[in-house]
Amino acid sequence: MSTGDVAVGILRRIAAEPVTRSVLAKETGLAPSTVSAKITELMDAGLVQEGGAAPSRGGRPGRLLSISYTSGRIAVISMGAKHARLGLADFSRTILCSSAIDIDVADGPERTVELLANEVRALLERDGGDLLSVGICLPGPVDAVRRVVVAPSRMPGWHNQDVGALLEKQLGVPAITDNDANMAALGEYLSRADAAANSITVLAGTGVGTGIIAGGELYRGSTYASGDITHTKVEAAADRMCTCGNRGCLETIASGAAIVRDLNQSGIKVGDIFEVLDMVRDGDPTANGAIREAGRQLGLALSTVVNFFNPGDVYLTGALSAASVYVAAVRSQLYERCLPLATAGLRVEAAQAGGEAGMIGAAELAIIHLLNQPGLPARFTEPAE
Amino acid sequence: MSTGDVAVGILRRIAAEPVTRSVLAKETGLAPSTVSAKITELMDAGLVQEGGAAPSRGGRPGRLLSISYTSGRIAVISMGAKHARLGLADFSRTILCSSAIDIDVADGPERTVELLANEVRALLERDGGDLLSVGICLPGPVDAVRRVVVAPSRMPGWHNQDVGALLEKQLGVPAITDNDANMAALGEYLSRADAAANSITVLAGTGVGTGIIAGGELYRGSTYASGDITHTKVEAAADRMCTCGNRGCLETIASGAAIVRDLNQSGIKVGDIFEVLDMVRDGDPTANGAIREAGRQLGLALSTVVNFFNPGDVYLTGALSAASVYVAAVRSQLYERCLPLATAGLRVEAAQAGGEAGMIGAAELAIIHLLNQPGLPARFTEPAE
DNA sequence: AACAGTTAGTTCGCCATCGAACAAAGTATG
DNA sequence: CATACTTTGTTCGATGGCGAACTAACTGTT
Repeated sequence: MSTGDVAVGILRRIAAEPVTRSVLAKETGLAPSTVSAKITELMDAGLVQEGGAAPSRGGRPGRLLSISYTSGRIAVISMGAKHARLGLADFSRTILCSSAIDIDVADGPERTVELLANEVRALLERDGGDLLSVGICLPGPVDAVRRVVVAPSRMPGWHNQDVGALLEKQLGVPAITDNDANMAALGEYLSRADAAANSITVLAGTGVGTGIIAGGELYRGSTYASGDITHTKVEAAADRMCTCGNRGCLETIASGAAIVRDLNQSGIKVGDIFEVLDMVRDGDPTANGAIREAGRQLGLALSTVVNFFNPGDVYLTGALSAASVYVAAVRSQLYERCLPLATAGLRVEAAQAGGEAGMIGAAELAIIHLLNQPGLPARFTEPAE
Repeated sequence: MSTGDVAVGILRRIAAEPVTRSVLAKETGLAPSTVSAKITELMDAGLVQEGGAAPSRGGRPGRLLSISYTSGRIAVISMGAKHARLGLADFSRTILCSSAIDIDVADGPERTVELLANEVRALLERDGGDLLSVGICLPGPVDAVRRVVVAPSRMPGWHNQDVGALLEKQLGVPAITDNDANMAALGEYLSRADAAANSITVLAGTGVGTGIIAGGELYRGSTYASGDITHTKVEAAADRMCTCGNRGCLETIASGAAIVRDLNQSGIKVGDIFEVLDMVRDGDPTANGAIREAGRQLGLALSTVVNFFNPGDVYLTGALSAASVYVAAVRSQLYERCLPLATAGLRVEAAQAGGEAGMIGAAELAIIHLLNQPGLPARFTEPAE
C-alpha cells in the first residue's frame, strides 16, 4: 500500500478543493482507470472520503471527493531581521491564521528559533490542529541541499547554521528552509491560476531580493545564490559605497533602508520604511517622490534582467509593493527600457498573494517535504484515530 | 514494435560510441533487463548489431553494440548576415565535414535557403551519406513553436518567415530552426562532460548574444527572446545612440561591429572583426586594447546577469572568444564585480566546441526532431536495404 | 587445477499505468 | 414518458519497465 507520488498529487489536489474523479483525470492527465484505482486505495487508507454529488453537466453527475483527515497543519514562518510573521496552513496551502512577533537575529539561531517555536505552539493552542510540518523563509541565501544558511549579510552569526534542524528539534516535525524571495516567488506562482511559466518575483522591503520561476519550477542557481539584483550598477548610485565593497550598487539607493536613510539625511525623520509608506498614503510629496524614484531605479536594473531572462510575468511583493506609485514606476521603466519582444505580453503587477506569498511558498515546500517522507499514511491517519 | 523514447535514447548513446549493455544500463538508469529487451528489439529491427567483446574488467566481458546503419547524415547550417558555415553530422553529433559560403540576407529567405540547400547537396555528393534531417542556426530570435523568425533586427525581410519549411521544401527532410546563441549554448553544454547544469554561453562576433541552459535544458524565455544582453546600460556608452532607440547600450561599444567602427574612426582602417583579431595575433597594441576593452565592458554587463542567474559556467564563443585577452578581460571583470557566492565555483572559459558549438547544437535538435517523427525505423533502415 | 570473486547479461514474476469497452446515472427532446 | 445523448466511473486485458535470482564468462589466487 505504498503511497507513491501519483497518489500524493491526487491527494493534494483534493485537499485544495473537493473534486470528482473525472476532473482529477483531466487535470493530472492520468487514465480514468488509474485515478479510480488510486482513489480506492486512498479511501481504503482512510485519507479520502466521498461527499455529495457534483452538479451534472448534461450527463451522469460526478461524486465529490474530499480529505477525511482535515486537522493536519503546516506551520509557516516568514522571518525578517527584527520581525517574524507566523501562520498555520492546511494541505491546500491556505493560511488559516497568522500572527507576528518581534525578534532579533542578533540573538542568534538557537534563541530565535526557540521564540518562533513558542509562537507556533501558541497558534496551535489557540486554533487547534495537529502540527505535521514546518517551513521557514529566511532573509538570506540558503543551501537547499545541505539546508544551511550561507554567508547571510543581514544575519551575522547564522552562517552554516541548519535552522531546519533547530526547528525540528523544537517542534518534533520535519522542517524545510529557503530564502524568502524564493519562497515568495513560489507562493505567488502557485497563487495565480494564469501564472506564466517563467517569472521574476521581486521582494522589496528593507532590502531587495528576487526569486525566479523557470519552466514552472523554482530556480535556485548553481550555488543557491540566484536572484541577486541589488548589486547591479546604476548611474544614480555611482558614488555610493556598498556593503559588497563596490560602488554604484542599486541597493545603496533603492532599498527600503536606503530610502529611510536618505529621507533622514534630508531632514525628514522616519523610523522605518513602513512610516514612509504611511506618509505616501497621507499624500506626502517628498515620501511619494522617494518611493517613485526607488521604483524607477529598480525598474532600470530589472530591465537588464528582463531582457536577459525574458519572463512572462514580473511580480512585486514586499512592503514597497503596497505603494501603487512604486509598481507604476517599475512598470513604466520596464516598458520603456526593454526590447519590444521582451515586453510583448509582459505583465508587471503587485503580487496577488501580497504579504502571504512567502508563507504560501513555505507551505508548499513543507507539504512536499512531508509527503516525501516515508511512512506517510500512518502520519496522516494517526492523529485521527 | 513501437520505437519509444527509451529505445531512442539507447540508440543515440550507441551512435555516439559502441558500448555494452551494462554500460547502457548504468548510464540511462534503466534496469538491465529493460536494456536487454530494448536491444533485442533494436537488433530485430536491424538498427543495432553486436560487435566485438569489450575488455574484461575482472569479470565476464561485455559485448559491444554498434549502429548497423551508419550512413545517415544530419545537415547543419550556421548562418550569419554575410556568411554561412555548413556541415554534415552523424547521430553522435560529430561534424564529419564542413564548408563555408558567402550569402547575403538581403537577398531574402527564398534565395538564401536555395543557396544553402545547394551547398548541402554539394557536401553530400562529395562526402556521401543519406540526408535524414537538417538544422539551422539563425542570427535572430526564432519562435521555436511556430518555427518562424521574429523581428530580426539584422535580417530585414525575414520577419515571420518559416525558414524550416523552406529548407524542408528544398531538401525533402524534416528541418528545425533556432537562434544561433541558443544553439551554441546547447552545443557547448553537450560537448562538455563536466558541464554545469546552469550556464550562460556568450556568442560574441559581429553582434553579441547569449544562450541559456537552466537545469540542463535550453531555456528560451516566454517569447523566445531570452539571452539579450546587448542592451544593458553601461556607463562607457552613455552618450551613444543604439539601434534599439535608447542610449548607453553595451552593443554600441562592445560588439564586433562597434570595435571595427571605432578603430576606423580613430584612423586604423579595418574591414571586419576578423582583421582586428589578426592584428591582435600580430601583437598590435591598439587592436589588443580595443578587444580587451570590449571584454571588460561585456564582463561588466555580464556581472549583473551572473549575480541574477548564478550559473555554474560561463562559456565564450564566437570570433572574439578566440582572443585570450578577451576571455581574460571578461573573466577578471566577473570575478571582481560579482558577489562571492556567485563566483564560488564559477568557471569562465572559451568554448571547447569553438566555432562548431552552434552546429553541434543544431545537430542535436535536428536529431531529436527526426527521432520524434512517426515511422522512424523505416526511415532508419530504408536506405540500407 | 580448483575455486573464489567479479562483472555481464537473461529469465521471470510483479506492479503501475493505459486504453477500450462497458455499465451507471443523469439531461434534453420528441 | 420513452429514447437519444452526455458524462461519470469501472472492468479487464495489454504493455512497459522493475528487480531479484539466476546463468554465463572472465580474472586472480592458492
